[in-house]
Amino acid sequence: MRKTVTSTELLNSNFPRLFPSSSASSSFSFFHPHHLPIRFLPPNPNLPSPVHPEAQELFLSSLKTLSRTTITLREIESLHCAATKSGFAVRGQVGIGLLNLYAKPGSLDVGRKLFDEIYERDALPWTILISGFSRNGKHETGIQLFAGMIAEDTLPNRFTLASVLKCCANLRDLGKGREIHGWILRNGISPDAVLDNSILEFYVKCGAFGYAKRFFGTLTSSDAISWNIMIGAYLEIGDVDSSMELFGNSLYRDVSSWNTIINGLMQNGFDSVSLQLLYRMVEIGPQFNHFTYSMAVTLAGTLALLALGRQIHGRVLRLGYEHDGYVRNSLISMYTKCGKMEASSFVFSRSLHSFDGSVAKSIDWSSMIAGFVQNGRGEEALHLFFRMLQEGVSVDQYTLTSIASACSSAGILEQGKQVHACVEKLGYGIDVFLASAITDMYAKCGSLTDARKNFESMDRKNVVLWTSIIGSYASHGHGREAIQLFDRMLNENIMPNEISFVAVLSACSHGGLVKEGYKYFRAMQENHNVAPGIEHFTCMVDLLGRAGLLDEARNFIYENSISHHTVMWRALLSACRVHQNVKMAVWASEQLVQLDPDDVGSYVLLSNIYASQRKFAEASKLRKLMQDRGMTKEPGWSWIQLRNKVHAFVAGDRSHPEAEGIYSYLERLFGRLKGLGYSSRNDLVLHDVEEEQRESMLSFHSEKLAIAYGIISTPSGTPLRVMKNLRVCADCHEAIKYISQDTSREIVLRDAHRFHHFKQGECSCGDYW
DNA sequence: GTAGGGTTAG
Repeated sequence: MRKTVTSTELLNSNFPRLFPSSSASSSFSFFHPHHLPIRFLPPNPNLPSPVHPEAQELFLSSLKTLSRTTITLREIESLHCAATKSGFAVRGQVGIGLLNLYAKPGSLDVGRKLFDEIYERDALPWTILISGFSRNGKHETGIQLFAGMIAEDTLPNRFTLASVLKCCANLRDLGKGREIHGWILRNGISPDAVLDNSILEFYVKCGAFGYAKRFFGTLTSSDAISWNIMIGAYLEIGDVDSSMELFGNSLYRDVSSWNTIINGLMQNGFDSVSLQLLYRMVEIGPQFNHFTYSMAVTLAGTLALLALGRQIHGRVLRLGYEHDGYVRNSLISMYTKCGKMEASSFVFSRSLHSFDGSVAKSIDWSSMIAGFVQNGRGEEALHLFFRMLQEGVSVDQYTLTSIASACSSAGILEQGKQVHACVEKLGYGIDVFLASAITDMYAKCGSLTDARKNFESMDRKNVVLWTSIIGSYASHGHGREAIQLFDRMLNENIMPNEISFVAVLSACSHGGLVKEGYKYFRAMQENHNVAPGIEHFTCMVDLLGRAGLLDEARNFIYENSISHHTVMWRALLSACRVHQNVKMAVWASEQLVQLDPDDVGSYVLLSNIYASQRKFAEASKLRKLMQDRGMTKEPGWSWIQLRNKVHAFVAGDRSHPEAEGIYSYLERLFGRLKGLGYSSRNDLVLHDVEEEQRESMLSFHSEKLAIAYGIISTPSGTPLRVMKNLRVCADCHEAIKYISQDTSREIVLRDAHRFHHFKQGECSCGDYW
């Protein structure tokens, strides 16, 4: 199916109007010298003649050799210095040799100064500089330089054209690129694979797909790269079928072709097809190279195929590919995605102590840190981050995003603020990922106002950022505001995803907004094509139950055939506690124990319920059963951050250095609270609370200890922020209301479910949580 | 020309 379009047809079709001329400058309408944004020094003919011609030749050839090695800026500068001292023509060939060295990351600006001095300015020095800037992502500068070159009437060569087309491609500047293509055709630059491919890529990147296809058809010198560009182009627009067809018909099916199609399939979410193709490659395809290995490892990670990942790792080690930065980093991520943090640490630490030059880069640190965060090991993430800072590894947005998320879950506002400050100090602004993480951090650390401020400061908001702020308002119990934000998001044509609906539904449930909840639950399916998942059903059960519609909630569970999910019964049980419906509570917790006989929580709940009904025999039977089976429950603990230090407590904890003071303060405090009308609420234990629920320890629950410590360690009137890993128990909730009244303190408590703002004897949750 | 790290709920 070869296309029959000729290059002349292509040229005449609808290129911009050009000025036919032999002179380079006048044929580019957009590169007019008057519009030049930068000035170039005129060539300088006053060059000193070389002192030792042979020495200069020798120096030149060593520069060429050095250009193939890695060389630091300081080394280049000392060479430069030596050349000047020896009287070599740094404005001529030697200058070009040095320029070639300077055209590396970080030294381009120095290179450009040198360039201004060079008097023999044919296409070569221009090309070195243009391709240098384009390689380093400074595409605008590349184009400006090209304009300067044309203005000086220097004729570009194929390399120059390929480089500047790359700049146009990356800037998606269709106009300029087509003008250059036109010039190439008109000036009869003979076809060459490198140039042709850069033209092809330019059209693909600019989205001019029709052009790309037609141009591909005209190619006489196409190679594997041309085919790959086209295959990649189809994959880019999601046309998997065409890309597969092209791959099947490809004349050149080398490693890179396989890599292109396999990677493209992965990018389009066709992970299993991609894996099949990888197996096919093993059978009939060429040998894997480092690209293939890196992708294979990544694929094993996304599919969480640990066994496969390990197998590939073994092969990687045998073949020595673990020194490749990409392969190593893919390995780190693969293991973190499979939850094998020890294995990732192993790969990571080997690169830390490596002697072969493949040292861990900041991307490896980032992957490790992200892995810890994603596996719920925030503390280790923070430790690694501090070590990263100590060792002077550069920190970027990726790292900070993970760290912000670690601060969120740890609820450590001080460090979170430092991350925010760090972002501002680094000066590269906040992208939408980081903004979402920071918004969430402020909200989860108790500061909704800062979360909102950060949210509003972003010009471009995506679903995730919106969902973060909606979820923040929901968890702080501001249902109405959350709904308003959700509607504002819809007005701004942002498509909500399944998580956005979890956020808005939970907002409805925390705010008791039944009608609205139903509205969004329906809209989700009817208008937004989001099928309800377990989380959405849970929110609905929660919403109905909390509003006191217990029967409706139970019916909802059966109508939607979700009665086999323990979370539903847990939600219903929580509602039973709020509305003190013991009968349904017993029934619901029996369902729970039946569904999951190994779940400790269900036993604790049921035994608590029996106890509350004074059925102590049943209660203790259950407790004994738990003991016999060796079932233990996650201990409840609370923490408070004061002066940059986190103080953590478990129930009855006496390990804190100031335990003495804390306990004697609590004794006195409870004396006063009773005077205000507080009495222990042992009747309200129908909740999924932890071991510390035991009556004798009620007054020394972890949250009470943390709050007491907060009170005695801060000046009166200071608001307190306390975090807890489980849900707050009914007695503590009641007690903290009185504490806020007695001490005139604002107390913000984050539990496993939501925020409670206690103020003057009231809680923002209105006792529904 | 083809490869690696980040955010929201539960």
